[in-house]
Amino acid sequence: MTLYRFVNPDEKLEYGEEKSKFEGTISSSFVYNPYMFLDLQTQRNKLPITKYRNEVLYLCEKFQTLILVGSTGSGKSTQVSQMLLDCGLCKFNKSIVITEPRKLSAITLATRVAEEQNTNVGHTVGYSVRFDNCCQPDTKIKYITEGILLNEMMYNPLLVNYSVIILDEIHERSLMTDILMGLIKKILKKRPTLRLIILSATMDFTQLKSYFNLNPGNNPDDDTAAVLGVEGKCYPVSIYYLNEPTPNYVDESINTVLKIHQSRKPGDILVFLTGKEEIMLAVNSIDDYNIKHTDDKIKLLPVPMHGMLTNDDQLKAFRPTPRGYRKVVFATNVAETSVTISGIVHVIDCGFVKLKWFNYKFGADSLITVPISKASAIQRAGRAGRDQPGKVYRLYTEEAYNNLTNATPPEIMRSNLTDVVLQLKAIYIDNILRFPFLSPPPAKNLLYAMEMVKALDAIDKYGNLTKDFGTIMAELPLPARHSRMLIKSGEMGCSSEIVCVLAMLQLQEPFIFPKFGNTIYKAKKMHRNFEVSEGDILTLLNIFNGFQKSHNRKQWCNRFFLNYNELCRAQKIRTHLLDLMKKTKIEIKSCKGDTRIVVKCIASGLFKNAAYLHYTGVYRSVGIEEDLYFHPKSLLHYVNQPQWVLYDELLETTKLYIKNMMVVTPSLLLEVAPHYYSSPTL
DNA sequence: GAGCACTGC
Repeated sequence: MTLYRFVNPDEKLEYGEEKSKFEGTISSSFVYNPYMFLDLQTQRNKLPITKYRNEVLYLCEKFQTLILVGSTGSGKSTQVSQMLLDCGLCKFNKSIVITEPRKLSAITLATRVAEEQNTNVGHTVGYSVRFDNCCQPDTKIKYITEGILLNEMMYNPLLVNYSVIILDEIHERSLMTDILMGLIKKILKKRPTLRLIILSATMDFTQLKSYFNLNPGNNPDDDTAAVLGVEGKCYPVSIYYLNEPTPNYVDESINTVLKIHQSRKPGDILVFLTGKEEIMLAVNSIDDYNIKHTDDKIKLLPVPMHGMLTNDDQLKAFRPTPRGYRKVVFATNVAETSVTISGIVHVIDCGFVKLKWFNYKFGADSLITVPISKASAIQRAGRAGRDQPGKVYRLYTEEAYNNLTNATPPEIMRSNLTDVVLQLKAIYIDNILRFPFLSPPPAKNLLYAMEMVKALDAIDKYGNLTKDFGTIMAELPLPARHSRMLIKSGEMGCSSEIVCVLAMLQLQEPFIFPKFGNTIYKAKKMHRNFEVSEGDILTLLNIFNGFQKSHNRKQWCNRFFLNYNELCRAQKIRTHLLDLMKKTKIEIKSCKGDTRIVVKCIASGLFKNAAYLHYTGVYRSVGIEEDLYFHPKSLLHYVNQPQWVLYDELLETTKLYIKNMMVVTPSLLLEVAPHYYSSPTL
């Protein structure tokens, strides 16, 4: 927040450099702060939460769990921890921990709170996220990501070093939050002195209260949970609906942008669409409009905003709108939770969102476009009222709004739970079907996960974590099939290679695919330099090795149309994994170019994901009566189709797509997974 | 022929 306070407007800013330390994740340190120019104490006094100091402290004293409901801008994430610290709740060498769903929130909040406490971050106030631990043994307030707390529980199941746990952004209902809530509920029963504070924007708090209320009887005096509402800082937002439903929300959103523009109402516009494709379409339409309307006094400045943009491109949406322009940001759901763009007066909401939904039948994630929930619609509308009264144009009818569900189903209900089961087992949760989930996931998803964990040898036939093997699998920050691969690679003597493969498989998109002109073909040609007959996964290894050997890595990436930021991330992940391998005693050894060993090792992790070429010309998975296709981004798309492949992932969009595959033979499958395959099935 | 958003000592 403080980064750009004293920058001269004429200075050319190197946005890209400044952000690179946050490793390419989407990031906004531009959280809106209307009191930026006042001194810190005055700023703090103006926050709505400050008025509730006595209530917060009283309720914390009296109740074990406090649910604090308040919309954005109330100051709860920064102030509550400090109130508790100031009144001495950190006695006996215990500290306060606050979990955040995103790394950047943890870092910026800790930096801010340290500033308010008049210290540097890393002393009294610190943060801890993957790759970046900025805490000391005497740190009293720790802002950490949710995964870190879960990890701490594996070594310290009762979290005895904390006197207060604060869970932030509970309304987002991330997979991790839901697991943490279940685990902390168990801890609360065993540690009556522990305090839990739940911070949430709009959400059904009666459900939360009864979930955390450990009162065994009916007497309200014995309640252990309380709710406190705090108002936020938000300007009124007028809502407009369509009279008739629209057949095409992308076109409708562009029409609405132009209507706002032609009516000459001032203010920037934020448009919510569902994906990259739609966003590019919309940006192009506005560009076309600009070409035809060069005489407009104020010009439209279309800006895309989605997760696949490079750092520099992401930051364009945050730059102040130049004089003579009206900024129109076309965004996915990133703009609903992860980033805040100031200066937005008009919000256009298409009413849909793309969600990942786990399908236990195929063991695949499906990406589906569904209507948003009322909570999302309200959240999106709120983006218009951050610094002045705003307007939201909903591209659906009022009746359609009334028919929306109250909230999006929490992530835990629609996720592959394999890793969750593994982690819960590692925290000594024996009966996972009886775990106190706030929203219990479908039983079939849980059974799928348990079957998977069993097939990977992480649990024995009694459902206990296998000694060493399963325990190490749970400790590694990788999907279970990848953890298995890494452990096996130690035994097979190819871990130096596998650790690179795994680092690459964690990336979202190592390739750059240009959209226009002859660069499309040039990129394809350059990518084919890395192609090998064994398939995508070894191609990734080739790329990683090339990247490491290259002298000027950035230049090298540009030449081969590869994503520099992503490859740097792969390198960080590799270093991190090598560290963990030393700790967990996985031998680090190279097979010195013997591809057969690498292939065999990969197969020992992915054996469950086998597909064969059906006589119809498409692929069929063993056990799934469904056509599978190579993902269009697969480099082996145009060469001869192999008879048998293993794949890392299955993704359902318009079809069931195989992502990252490797050519295998049935005999190899029998060799690496005799417990899973028998010759007749192959 | 095409992928929402995050995260892991």
